[in-house]
Amino acid sequence: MKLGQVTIKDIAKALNISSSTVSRALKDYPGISEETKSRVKALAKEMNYRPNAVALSLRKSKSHTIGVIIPEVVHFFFSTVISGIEEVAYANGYNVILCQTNEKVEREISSVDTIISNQIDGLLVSYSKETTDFSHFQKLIDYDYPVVFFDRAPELGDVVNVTVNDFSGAYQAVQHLISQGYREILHLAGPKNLLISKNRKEGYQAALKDAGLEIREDRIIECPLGTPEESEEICLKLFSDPNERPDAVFSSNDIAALGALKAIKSLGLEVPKDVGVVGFSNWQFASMIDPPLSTVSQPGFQMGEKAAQLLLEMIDQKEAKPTQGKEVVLETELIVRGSSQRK
Amino acid sequence: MKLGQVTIKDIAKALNISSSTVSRALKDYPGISEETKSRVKALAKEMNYRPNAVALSLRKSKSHTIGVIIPEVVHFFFSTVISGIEEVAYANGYNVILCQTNEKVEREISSVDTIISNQIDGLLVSYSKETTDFSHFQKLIDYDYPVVFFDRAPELGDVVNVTVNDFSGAYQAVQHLISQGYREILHLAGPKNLLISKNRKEGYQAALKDAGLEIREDRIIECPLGTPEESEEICLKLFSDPNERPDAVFSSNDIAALGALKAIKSLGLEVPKDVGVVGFSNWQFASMIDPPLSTVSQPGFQMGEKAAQLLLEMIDQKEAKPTQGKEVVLETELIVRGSSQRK
DNA sequence: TTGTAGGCGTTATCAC
DNA sequence: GTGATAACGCCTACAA
Repeated sequence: MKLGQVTIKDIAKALNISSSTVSRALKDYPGISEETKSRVKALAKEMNYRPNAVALSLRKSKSHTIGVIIPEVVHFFFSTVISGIEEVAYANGYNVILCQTNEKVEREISSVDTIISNQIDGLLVSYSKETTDFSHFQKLIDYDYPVVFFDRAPELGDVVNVTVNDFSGAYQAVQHLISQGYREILHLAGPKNLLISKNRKEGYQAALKDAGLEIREDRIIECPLGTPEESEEICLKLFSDPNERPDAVFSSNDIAALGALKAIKSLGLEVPKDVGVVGFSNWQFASMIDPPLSTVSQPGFQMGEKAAQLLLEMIDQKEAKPTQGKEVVLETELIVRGSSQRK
Repeated sequence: MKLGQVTIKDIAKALNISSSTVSRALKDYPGISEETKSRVKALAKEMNYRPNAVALSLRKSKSHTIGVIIPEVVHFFFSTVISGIEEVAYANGYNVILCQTNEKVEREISSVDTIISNQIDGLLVSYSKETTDFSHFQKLIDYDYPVVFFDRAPELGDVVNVTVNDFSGAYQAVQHLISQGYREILHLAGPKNLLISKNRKEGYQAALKDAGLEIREDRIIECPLGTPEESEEICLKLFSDPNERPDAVFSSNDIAALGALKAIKSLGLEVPKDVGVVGFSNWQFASMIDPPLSTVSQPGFQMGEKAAQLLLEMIDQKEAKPTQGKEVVLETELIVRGSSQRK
């Protein structure tokens, strides 16, 4: 005997009734005598009956499964998002099928094929860095197939997406530094070609401007690599001249902030007394280093939850009125820790 | 018109032939004229035909999908494993369905149900901390359903599993501490019901024994939670008495090691001068804290790959001779950093 | 070389 | 109240 092989037919045969009666009894359909109902249910339980989800999918063209296309699982932020997706899916009786693209368009395209073939009910996407042509997604959207983009949102019309407010996250971080009395704030910026870098830089500039502080171009340094070594080197130079020294660092990511912290400490400066530091992303290590790093937390879990919720809504409403062109922007949270708390 | 709705029937109708002919033509079955074959293929391409994987699953009772049951996605090690699994699955045309248990048995059990209902071809499992009763897995194994355990392997007979050599990893770590001159080595152990905890503890004990050092039961403290706070508190107590103080810590995981580090530093002791610390897992933060944490690195990606390969083999051989009782043990790598390098 | 007729497990529709 | 039948999309004996 094999696993999960008990079917409605088996129950029907054993009870000498038709399979339709069994089906109805199990589903509490009206018009079935209480007696039959309870006999069927009892036997089903005894035989350890499990409905065959595949047959159901075929019958109803609905698989109760959602797909997730993601660049890399091994990425703290993304795995947090997956976790949020998983929670919502589980709570609603949906399964999650995972497709990792490793930042390759080619795999993205083949994943979309898989999604279609398997009658997956909807799709959550964070597209790859390589992706510039979105036709494989556009095709889905054109057919009103439920798709929600998260984190990386394409510039397509009528697309549902969930992103983070990088501008305001940066703004708050810098505002906080100013409130702590820091005035000469250095910005370690991310790669120029990423939209998030641009938004964070603009948030930084806006906060300075609104506080009536000068915006100096030589206080914005790009860190293309984002390694601690890179920013450590940069900061060693910048902080060694006592006259022209910044008194704070706002970094576009925690890793670069870490390098800055090292450099500052090695120059004999105290954090947060002499120099304040704030990072971005709230990596796990942020709370663990000395001093604990203040940072802007991106709500990855929440992003996953929200994206999944939206998707499930779209799936439910599919026939009715498709949710379209909806953009959800999640707010970041400034987490103040020892590296910037002066008072 | 809806998505992926083109079926074999549609093609058959358009070409005025029977659907079985279409089916055979698409699969290059013998006994189909070249002409029909090419006409069918051309139209299939033009109509963007995609075989319905659900119908195939039902027909063949094979879904080309494997399930992964994992405690937490947001865990550097586990996400690395998933990544390895994904790679192998993708390379072999399999999909991956993900079930996160959040360390709850209850969710584990319901995940197994999902797996069965959905005709998933095989299962990769790392069970939850709560799991002490394995009957939900045993049931599967009894029916020759392909299951491979990874990282956390149950003590059941005839089970296929892929683990890390926790014993030797721990042994090497402690041996290293001893070689650095540490003598009074504290062990922060993991949850008792996990085999990995047991093996690491035994590795610790063996290393002490082989070096002719005393094994003291009061130098082995269980940290069931594994949070930094928990181990910090424990270490604050243990290291405050100068006479009875350990001079090193071997922790069953990096997080607990971190708490130990905090406690030690806050007591004014220097690492690695006064106290040496070695963790386990090589979390990302390990290299970033001060001092950088020595640790035992686990080959997560490789573990995922190996586990997936074994599972696919079992699926293929299912009818023939089931792979059974196979144990693959991967070696760890000791990474020596500042927290234990005294010389 | 092609068509016909089941059947995978389930449920909706009709009939009795 | 219950049963027979068809259908979801595909494959595969068996017929022709």
